[in-house]
Amino acid sequence: MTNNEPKLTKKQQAILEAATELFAEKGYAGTSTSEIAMKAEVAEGTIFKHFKSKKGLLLAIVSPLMMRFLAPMIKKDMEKVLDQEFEHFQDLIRAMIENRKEFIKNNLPLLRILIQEIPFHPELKEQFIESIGKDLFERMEGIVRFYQDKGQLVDMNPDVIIRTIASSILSYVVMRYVLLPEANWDEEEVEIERIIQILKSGVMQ
Amino acid sequence: MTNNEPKLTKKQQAILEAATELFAEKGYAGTSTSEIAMKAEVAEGTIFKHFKSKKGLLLAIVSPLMMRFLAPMIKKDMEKVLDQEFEHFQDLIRAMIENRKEFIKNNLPLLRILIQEIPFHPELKEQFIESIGKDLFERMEGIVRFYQDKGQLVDMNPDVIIRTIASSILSYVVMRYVLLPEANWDEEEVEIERIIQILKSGVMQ
Amino acid sequence: MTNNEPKLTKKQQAILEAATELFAEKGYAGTSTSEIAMKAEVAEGTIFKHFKSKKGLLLAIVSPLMMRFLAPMIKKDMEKVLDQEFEHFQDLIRAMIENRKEFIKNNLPLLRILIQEIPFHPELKEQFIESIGKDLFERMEGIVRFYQDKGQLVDMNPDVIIRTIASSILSYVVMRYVLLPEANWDEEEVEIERIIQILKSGVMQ
Amino acid sequence: MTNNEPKLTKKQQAILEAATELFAEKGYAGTSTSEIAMKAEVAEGTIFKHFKSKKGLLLAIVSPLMMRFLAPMIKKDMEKVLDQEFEHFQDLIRAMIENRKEFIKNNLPLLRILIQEIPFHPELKEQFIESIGKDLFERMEGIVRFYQDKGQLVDMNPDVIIRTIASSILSYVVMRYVLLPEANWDEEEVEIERIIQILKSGVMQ
DNA sequence: CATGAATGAGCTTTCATTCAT
DNA sequence: TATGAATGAAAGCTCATTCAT
Repeated sequence: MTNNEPKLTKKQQAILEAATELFAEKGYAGTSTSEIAMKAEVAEGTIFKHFKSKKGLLLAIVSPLMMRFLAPMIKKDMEKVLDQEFEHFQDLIRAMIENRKEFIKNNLPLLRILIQEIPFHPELKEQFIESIGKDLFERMEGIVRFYQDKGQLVDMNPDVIIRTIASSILSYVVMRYVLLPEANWDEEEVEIERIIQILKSGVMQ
Repeated sequence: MTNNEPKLTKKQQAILEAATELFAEKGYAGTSTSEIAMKAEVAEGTIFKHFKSKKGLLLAIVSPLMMRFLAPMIKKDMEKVLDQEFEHFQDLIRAMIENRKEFIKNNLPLLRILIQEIPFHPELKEQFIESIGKDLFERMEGIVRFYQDKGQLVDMNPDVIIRTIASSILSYVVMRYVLLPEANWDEEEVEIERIIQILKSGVMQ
Repeated sequence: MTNNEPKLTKKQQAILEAATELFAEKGYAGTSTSEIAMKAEVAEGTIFKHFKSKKGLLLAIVSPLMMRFLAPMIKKDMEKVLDQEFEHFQDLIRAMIENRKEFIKNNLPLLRILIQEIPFHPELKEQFIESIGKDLFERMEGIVRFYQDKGQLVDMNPDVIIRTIASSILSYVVMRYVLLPEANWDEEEVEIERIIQILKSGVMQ
Repeated sequence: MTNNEPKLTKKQQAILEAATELFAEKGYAGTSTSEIAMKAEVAEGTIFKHFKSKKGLLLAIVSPLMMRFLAPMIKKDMEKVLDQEFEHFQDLIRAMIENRKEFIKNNLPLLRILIQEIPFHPELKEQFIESIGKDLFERMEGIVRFYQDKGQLVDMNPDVIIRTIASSILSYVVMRYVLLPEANWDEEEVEIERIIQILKSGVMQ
């Protein structure tokens, strides 16, 4: 939302869009730069002028995602928590999901790439842990403790609670959008409530 | 368990093992046949003599997994259910996980390949749905209804309940073994109990 | 004659020339793309950048031959016939051979390729029939009837007459240039006159 | 006809037949030994046990053709000439064609191979010239001179006359059976008479 | 005699990348 | 900035041939 990426020429934009779509569909290693060039209607050389290498292009796609999606998730939402202090933890979860839902839906290919490629690119994993693990995990820990003190979360290792929540959400996203996108799913809202309901009795009191 | 794959020469075995390891580690598209040949200490031509093509090799790795892992999961475990009639649904889940745990641990690379490559190979997805969707889903539905009648499962669409259970288990497997294998995890038993606990309050009554 | 092939880079030209020579000498299947690349002093990749595949290269060599040699043979020479109305049919034949002689001698490797490869490539045969059968055959039929009416050609099915003439000329070309190029042959003019003499008493009156 | 090939096992026979068919259809270089093995329902090794190499197989196919078809053409037919002394040269031609017609029709694939592969295999060409050029040419020369003396053949260099006759017949065979086998041709007898008619006025008096 | 697993050289083709224009 | 011809390394794959059984 904040215009933190400076000037992207039309060609650059086209390359990023084409690459995002193709990486999501066929995987990083399964996509060739010439395919990307064709889809972006750009000369193959142009890709390398702007992104140095194929891997550079991957990082150019994935890094902003981490910066724009995950960092805000911390900063924006966390501030909200401290500002708002939801009465129930589940409302916090709902607010977080609600808040990011739009972004997730608009950037699904990006998320697919992130999830699919993390196992193969140590840089990605490091970058991911750097921007998530370090910051978000610590802040989340604080929040979890906060709601544990309020007696709304079970008295477990916060790590575990966070992992439980994260994998509940992630597993839904992966199943719905990566593994089985064509199965017939319920309305989004219904599914979200289901996740919350599951978590409620799983980790909340 | 039944020895339904007839004669595999030593070289063929070596190729399958090498390929499994490499596909799991670097992905299908990221692994070259020459790498596989080197690791298996075999001439590259030998791979193609036996498996026709690189994709043929992938299928030769993954297909038996589906047939040997997923089919038994239906036949063996389901029979157990009908024979044993666990008092509580959660005991069934525990028994299922327990029963397959060994297999999962012994065939982790295979599972990684399956999970990582399904999005890119329609054949795999179809084969997967064929051996899962058709059989297991239907049988599971019956079981779910059985425990719903006993009042142990909430009165929801069985589809949703199955998906919830599956994604709970899968998300644990994916997170622990595919995405973040080096994070520090609890003992397996503890994690299993956690999954069951989550499911208990999520879908059980 | 009209410059209907636009820009061919020097390398592309070199590839076509090298391939033509090698295909003529060793046959299509007996020539490797790496040989062609070496002879053309070009990277092997360059061949595929421009001609897509080895077969694409063959067609790029042979198609223009059909378009530039066989099509004109119809248009140019046929017009001449209608303009000039040779007194004797044999003068028409002589003019046709004379007219194409230069081209044949300059493009012998190409003709060798065409003759040698037609039996193995259905595409070639179709393309050949398309550019010959359709047009030339029909026009030739008209001309044959014209000279039949003039009483200079025997009263046979024009098909047969055309085939007789064509195979007389072709058999000379094949024998002299494809099958037995090193036997000691007479001067070209003498051979041409011999063909005409044979035809004269065979189909002319 | 004379049993000059000793014992051929069934497998050897099968290999020769399969190879003949495939070489004729796809050319020597375009056919793989594994294809031949499959078609002959024989292990690939068996081919090499019997024929040493792929080229050995080609020669095993083509050499007997030369020995059985071309040598008899000299010995048998020539004797007939000396025995019979046809009144007209054209009767000799007719007898020769008639005599070999059956053989040609039964061994078309073999002839296709011979014609198609001669340009690419010096051994073949040498062998061909050895069994034709040396013997047949000389004998034919005698015969031609005989009929020239009788005043039935024009007073030309016998070489030329022989070449004319040979290429007339060959061009018919090539056109009818190699290049355009699916065009609609007249009855064989009619075509033979046409060839003779053409030759009659071309080289006969 | 016959097999077919195994080979390694070489084949056609693809690919990320460079560079003169 | 943008192009696209050109590259060469390496990819997937085929092939004639060998050899233990």
